[in-house]
Formats: sequence, structure tokens, C-alpha cells
Amino acid sequence: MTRATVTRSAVRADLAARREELMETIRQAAIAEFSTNGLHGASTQAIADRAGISKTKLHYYISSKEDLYIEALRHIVDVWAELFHGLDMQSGPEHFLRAYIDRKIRHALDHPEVARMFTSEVMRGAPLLRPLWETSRQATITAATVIEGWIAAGLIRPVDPVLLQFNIWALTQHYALHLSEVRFMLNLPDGSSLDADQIVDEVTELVLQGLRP
Amino acid sequence: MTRATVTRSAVRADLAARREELMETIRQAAIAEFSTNGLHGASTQAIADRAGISKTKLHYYISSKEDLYIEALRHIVDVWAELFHGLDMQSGPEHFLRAYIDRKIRHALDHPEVARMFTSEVMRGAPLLRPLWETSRQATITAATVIEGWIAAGLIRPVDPVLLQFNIWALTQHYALHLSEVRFMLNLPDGSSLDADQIVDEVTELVLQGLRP
Amino acid sequence: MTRATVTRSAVRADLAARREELMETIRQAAIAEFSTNGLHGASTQAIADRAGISKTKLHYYISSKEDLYIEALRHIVDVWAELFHGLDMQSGPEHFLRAYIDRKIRHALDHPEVARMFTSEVMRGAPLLRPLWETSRQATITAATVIEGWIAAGLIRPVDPVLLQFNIWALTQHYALHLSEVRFMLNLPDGSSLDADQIVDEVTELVLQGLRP
Amino acid sequence: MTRATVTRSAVRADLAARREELMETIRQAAIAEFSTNGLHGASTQAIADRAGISKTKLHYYISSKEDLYIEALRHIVDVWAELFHGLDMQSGPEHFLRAYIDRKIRHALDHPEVARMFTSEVMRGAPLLRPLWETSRQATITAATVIEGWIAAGLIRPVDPVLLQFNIWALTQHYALHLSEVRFMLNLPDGSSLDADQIVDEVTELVLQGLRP
DNA sequence: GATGAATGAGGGTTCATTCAT
DNA sequence: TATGAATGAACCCTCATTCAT
Repeated sequence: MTRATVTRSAVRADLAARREELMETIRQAAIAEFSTNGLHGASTQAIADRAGISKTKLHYYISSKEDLYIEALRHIVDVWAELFHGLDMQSGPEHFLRAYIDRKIRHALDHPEVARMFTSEVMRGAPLLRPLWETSRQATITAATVIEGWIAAGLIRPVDPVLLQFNIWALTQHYALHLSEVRFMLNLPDGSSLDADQIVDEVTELVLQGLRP
Repeated sequence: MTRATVTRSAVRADLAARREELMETIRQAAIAEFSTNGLHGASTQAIADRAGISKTKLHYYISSKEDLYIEALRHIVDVWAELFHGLDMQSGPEHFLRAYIDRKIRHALDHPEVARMFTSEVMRGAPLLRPLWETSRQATITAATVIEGWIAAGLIRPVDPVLLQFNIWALTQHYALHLSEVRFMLNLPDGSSLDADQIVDEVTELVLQGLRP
Repeated sequence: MTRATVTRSAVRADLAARREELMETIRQAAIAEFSTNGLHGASTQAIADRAGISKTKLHYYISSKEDLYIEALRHIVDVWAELFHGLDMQSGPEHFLRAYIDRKIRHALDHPEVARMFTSEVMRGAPLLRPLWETSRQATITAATVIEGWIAAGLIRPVDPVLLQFNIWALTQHYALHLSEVRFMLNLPDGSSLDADQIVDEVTELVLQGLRP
Repeated sequence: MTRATVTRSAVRADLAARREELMETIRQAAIAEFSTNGLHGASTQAIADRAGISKTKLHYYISSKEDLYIEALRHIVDVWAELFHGLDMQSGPEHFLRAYIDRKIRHALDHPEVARMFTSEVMRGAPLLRPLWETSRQATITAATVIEGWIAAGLIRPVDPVLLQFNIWALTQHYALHLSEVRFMLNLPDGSSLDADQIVDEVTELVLQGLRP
């Protein structure tokens, strides 16, 4: 390799890194805006402002608002899938559910915009999320089978294995979605964060006790 | 009263009735649009279309989009308050929770747009809902006191009385908010309705079992 | 009819008239712009300026730029069809062609933008004109039959009856399309009009002599 | 000359050739786009796409869109001048006109974009073509003198010598400009080519017969 | 010579709202 | 009460062009 080649490829790598960094900034800004105002309610101007760039520059990096929206959804789905990679349902209901609920609630409270954007899309009827959902459906079915195994083994009482998943999902997402309501009812100041430990505890106990055979 | 007076006041009453009827149509249209696209994403044109009137006529009957939004929120809060008027917490946890969960889930599944618009506003930080929330906060506190009584009486195991309310809220709202997701995961057709009986059962059992002392 | 009814319907008629007048103004402005810059090159701002209204107002009266363009094309096709309603091919080639060429050239020179917008669309491949062309095709076929009759009767020499129509079309449109070129080559000032009489004469003679059996 | 010099100048010549080749590609792409959408309607992006290069690269090779447009016009004018270099009007009207019409129509049908771009500019009023037109005007005047000689010699009937040129121009350009219309009226498929022989024949006969003394 | 990044101006169109009758 | 007309601001996005390397 000549020195020029080295330099050039180094420059190229640098450009790619810069670009990726900016794309990440844009994605975060987009998720924040979309989670607050929805696809139609969010403006590219607001996203650009939040990302600290001009609207023109934003449009240089995305192909369209809808595309950015879809890309963000895809990102969310990927991140959630990754979040539970290490968890093993074979370890039994108690161990698994403790770990799952813990991880899920903490992640939701750390990134409430993510949960909100997702729910916002689902509330619209999920027209743009649907193409990305097949994997989730498979995962749901697989999990249902395992849960049925738990029931058969007498580890938990008989429940509908799919509705159980929805119920846990509801409990673990709720605090991120309704942060403003929870804060208001608890008389907490606006920017304050909730007591994640306590929420994890309460939800975990409710579920585990609720499933006891 | 002269005959003319009678006639005139009858006409006036008729007009008022017509007006109220139209306002109700507009409110429903507004809730449907706001629940789908949020405050910023919903257009007065779309609301007018849904209500079957012209945009100009819509604006003749409302003072502004935001005002219509607030009015709809107020309506939602009122309806929910009314929904639980007959329920008596003094009847004990089991009886009360069975009735509450049943009524709440069925109402949510019958009017999913209502739950969605509410959550949409909450996810935004509830800027316009806050002024209407004081009553709810009082109700939450009152309910917490009753729950603490249940705990003291050994009717349920010790839990945080406010988080319990949130958890129940989460479980009873979730199916209305995430209808499209639930349908997708269960492979149900698009317009289909869920099995309310089953959901009520599963949620009720989870909560009651989860609270057993 | 009550007086109020009279007044109201009079007002409505007035509004309709105003509207039609404005639509005509807009159409003329549109044809002028489209003939100069084509569909893509013309801006709604320029059309609005030419019509003496704001861009917003223009968009209140049209549904889209493309729609306005199509509407203008339709108008052109209709006007041309009407232009030759009175002419009777049964009167024989000489009489008919004299009248046709005369009317066509004068109309083209009086409304050169019309001919230009049409040719502009045809040069693009006529994607938006095509749906409006079926009638013209039928008319071309009908005319071809009559011309074949002329040939059979020995009134004109044998020619291809469709190409003859194109050739006449070419000769009668050319001066409107290429006004600027003709003016330049003849050293005429910019706004000047051509000697229609002379052009009609020269073209007529060329065609009639050219067809002599 | 040293060997290094040879090499260097060879490289330079190669570069120049490459450059000229690319410029030709760009010019063709430009003519195609300008002929379809006009100066304002054509985008440098579309031209770059058609030329198979990036927009940035295109702008590296041209100074501006308008300049490219002018350069293309100049090219067209030059090509047309060259096209008739070999033709000698002194050979008399029949021989000359047969050759001219033949060459003109075939060239137009082979390069319809060229004829279209030219007419597009003329229809706009030829603002950018005018500076390139002086030579054409001289040629027109010269040709008119020759034609007047033909008339004086009784070779053709008396006609206006300039309008005759326009009429021939009209007939020989028309089929290239209105290809889509001709195809439609003749029910020919979209990409099909016309029967050049027949068109040349028909136009030639019309003109020669039309000029017979 | 070549290329990714950037930009101010402008593209068509819709917005919530007000005006005029 | 009701409605067509009108509007300034904002919408998403593309434009021709320049910058920086």
C-alpha cells in the first residue's frame, strides 16, 4: 500500500464514521419527535432542529420523512430483539420472568421515547410496522410453546400463553408510556425519574404471584 | 304564555338539540382523528370529512382545533369518572376489582379511540390534560387509602397502593391501545373484535391471584 | 318565489359567473406558461403571477398543477374540434382545403400559445394527452376516407390520406410554433404580427397545386 | 523529444480524448432532457443520471445548466449547417429539393430530440438561440436569392422565397416533433419507427408538384 | 481531476383560520 | 345559521450550485 492509498482509505473510513454518527443523531431526534407527535404531527423542521442541523441538511441524509420513520421503527424492533438475546426461557418461569421484567422495565424507563413511538404507530393501526413484525410473531408463538410447557410441568397455573405475554408487555411498557401521568399522580416534579427498583419489584411480584399454581 | 312564545321557545329548544347532536358528531370525529394522528397530526379537514360537514362549518362550531381537542379530553375524563360512579370500593377487593376490571376492559374495547387519544396526550407530556387532572389525583389518593385499609385488614398482601392502580390501569387499557398488535400476533383479521370475556377473565385472575395475601 | 329566494339565487349565479371568469383567466395564464416552459418548467407561482392572483389563491381554485395542465389540454382539444364544426368535406377538396387552411392558420396565429402548449406535450411523448385523443383518431380516419373518395373521383392525385393530413397540419401550425424564428429571419420587430393573408395564400397554393391530379 | 515528453504528451492527448468523449455523452444526455422538458423543466440531476455520472461530476464539467443548454444549441446549429454542406442549390430546384428533403427528414427522424430541443427553444421566443442565428439568417437570404433565380428562370412558379423555406422546414421537421402523435393516429406501437421512405416521397412530391410552374 | 457534503432559494401543496355575504 | 372565498404560514422536498478535501 502506498502512503496515498492509506491516507485515502483512512479519510474514507473517517467520512463513513462521521456519517454514521450523524445518522444516529438524526435517528434519536426523529424518535423523540415521532414519539411526541406521531408520523403526521412531527415536522422535518422540528427533527432537524433537535438534531442541530438545517432542514436541508436533514433531507440530504434521509430520503423522506416516512422513510426515516420506518427506519426508526426498524431500529426499535432490532434493539428490542437484541435486548432479550441473552435471556433463556429454559431456566424456568421464575428465573426468566424476574430477568425479563427487570430488563424490560429498566430499558423502557431509560428510553421512554422508544416505547412511545412504538405505541404511537400501533395505535394508528401499525400500517408501517406490519412489514417488520413477522419475526415478532414467530417469537410470540415460540414463547407460547415454552409457557405451555411450564403449565404442563405444573410450574405455573393454567393461563392463556399469548395473553400472558400481552399482560406482561402491558405492565412493563406502561410506566414509560404514561410517565407524565405517573409523575402527576405521585406529585413528582416534571423531569424527575421514577423509582425503577420499586416498579420492577411490584410488577415482578404481581406477575409471579399471579401465576403461582 | 302566548302561543307565539310557546312556538318560539319550542323552536329554540329544537335548535339547541340539533346543535348538541352536531357537536356530539364532531366530538366523535375529533376523537377518532386525534387518537389516530395526535393533536398536531390531525387536520380539521379530516375531522370535518369524518363528521360529514365542510371545514368552514366545522370552524363555525368550534373555536379552534386545540379547543376542540381539550373539549374532547374533558369529555373523556368525564365519561370515565361516570363509568365508575356505581362501583363501591367498600364492598371489598375481590368484589370491587372484578367489577372494575370487567367494566374497564369492556369499555376500552368498545371505545378504543377514547383510550388511544388519552394515551396519545399523556405520551406528549399531557400539557393540555393537566388542568383537568386534579380530580383524578384526588380519586387516586382516596383509592390508595382504601387499598391500604384492605392491606391492614389482611384482605390483600402488602403492595404500593398507587402502583397497584397503575398496574391495573395498564392491564385494562392495553388491549384497546394495542388492538392492531394483538390482532396481528393472534392472526386475526383486521376488523375483528377480541374475545372480551377471555381477556377479562385472564386479567382478573392475574390481579386477584397476584394480590392474595 | 319569495324575494329572499330571488336574491339568494341571484347571488349564487353571480358567484358561479365570477368563478367561471376567474377559471378562464387562470386557464389562459396556465396555457401561456405551459406553452413557454412545459409542464415541469412552468411554476404555479408564475401562473399565479400571470393571472394576477396569489399562489395560495391559485391552489384554492385548482386541484394540482398537473390537473390544471390536463384541463388546459382538454380545453385546447375541445376548441379545435369546435373550430371545424362548420366545415364540410363534402364540398370537395378545393373549397374545403381553402376554408380549412385559412381558418387553421389564422386561429394559430391569433393563439400561438395554444399551438405551442399542444406541441410541447406531443414532444414529451404526449403522456397526458393520450387519454383525450381517441376522438381525434376517429376524425383522422373519417377524413382519410373522404380523401380517398377525392382520389377515386380524380379530384386530387393519389396521396397517402393520413400523411396528407399531417402535412397540412405541419404547414398550418408551423408559423405559430416558430413565430420567433420567422420574425428573426424576416427581420421583424419582436412583438410584430405576421402577414396572415400572405401565409394563408402561400400555404393554400402549395397544397392545392401539390395535389392537382 | 525525450521519451518522458512523448509519454507525457500522449497522456495529455488521452486525457483530452476522454474529456471530449464524456462531454459528448453529457451533450447527448442534455439534449434528450432539454428536448423533453425544456430549459427550466430539465434538471441537472436527470441529465447526470442519463449520462451515467453524479450530479457533482456533471457540474464539474459544465459551468452552468444554461451554459450547457447554449452549448447544445450551438452544437445543433453546427450539425445542421454541416448537414447541407455538400448540397448545391445550383443544381436546380428538383435535384436540390429532392436531396435536401431526403436528407433533412431522415436526419430528423434519426435524431428527433435534436429537432425537439430546437423547437422548444424557438417556442420560448428563442432568447438564447438568437446570438447563434446570424449565420442562419444570412443562409436564408442567400437561399432566397437562388430561389428567386429559379423563379426568374421559370423553373418554379412564383412563390415567396422565404416562406417557401419555412414551409419546407415545417414539412421536414414535423414528423420528428410530433412522433408520438403520428404513432398514435397510425396505431403504431410506442417505440416503433416511421416509414421514412414513404414520408420522404410524399413530402417531396407535394413540394415539387406544388412548385411546378 | 473527482467526490461527498452542504446550502439558500424555490418547488407544489396543505394548514388552521378569517372574511364576506 | 351557513358557506364560498381567501390568506399567510407552514408543510415536505428538490433545485442548481458551491465547498472542502
